[in-house]
Amino acid sequence: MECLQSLADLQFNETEEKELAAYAKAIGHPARVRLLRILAGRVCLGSDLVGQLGLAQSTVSEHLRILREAGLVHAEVNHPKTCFSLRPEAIQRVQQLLADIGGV
Amino acid sequence: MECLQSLADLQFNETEEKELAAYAKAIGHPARVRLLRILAGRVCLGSDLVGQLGLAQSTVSEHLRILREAGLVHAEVNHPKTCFSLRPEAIQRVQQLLADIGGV
DNA sequence: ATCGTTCATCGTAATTTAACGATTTGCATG
DNA sequence: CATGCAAATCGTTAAATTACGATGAACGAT
Repeated sequence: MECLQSLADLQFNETEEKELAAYAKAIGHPARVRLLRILAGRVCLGSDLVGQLGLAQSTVSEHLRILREAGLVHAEVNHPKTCFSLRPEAIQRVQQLLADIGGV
Repeated sequence: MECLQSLADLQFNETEEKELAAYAKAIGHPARVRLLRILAGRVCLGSDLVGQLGLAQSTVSEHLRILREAGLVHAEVNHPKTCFSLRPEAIQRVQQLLADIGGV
């Protein structure tokens, strides 16, 4: 039974591979998915987010940091509050990278 | 400055949150993204995949296990070889879950 | 100048992940 | 029945992740 096609034409885009992996890694935790979903509807929440997650403030802050560093979320400081918002372009970029694999 | 919208109407779908998180976690490693991209074009490779990744056979096997358990990849055993293939439905499912957040 | 609020950071412990070499499994064939 | 091959599993180590409480920093208001 023949399984293999030629691998000769294979070429990698390591940058994009890392890009998608980094996005996916950031999304890959239920608490962070919930944060993204909350921020999907309403722009700019303070840390009422803490209340919504049932996790310690420091833990939520850490999750938000990860999302921010991945570029999925934007933070705008208005002391002493900070408004977080989704960056839909980032989500769309992930979708595009997925489309290159096998999506629609 | 007003930042907060009402959180009253917020309701979570924990199942979907975990589902997306699990998919994303599986995708969230450069080696696994590369595996998915290889399998995107050509169906059913043995572990020539090992050669393409520059990682030990056991390591690649582990990455493939993670992708399989996440439902992103299908494995068909033909002793002593195993043919791996992408499950595009899974990728599309991820895209759909992302669309619910902020994608297109 | 102090206080209070909000968020970030630190220090730490427990768990998980990643990677490897070595070993095992399962079948097909000599 | 013994060999061989591809893939999975095992055992281990190092590193990263998650979570928490405690502490720190920044600024507005009292």
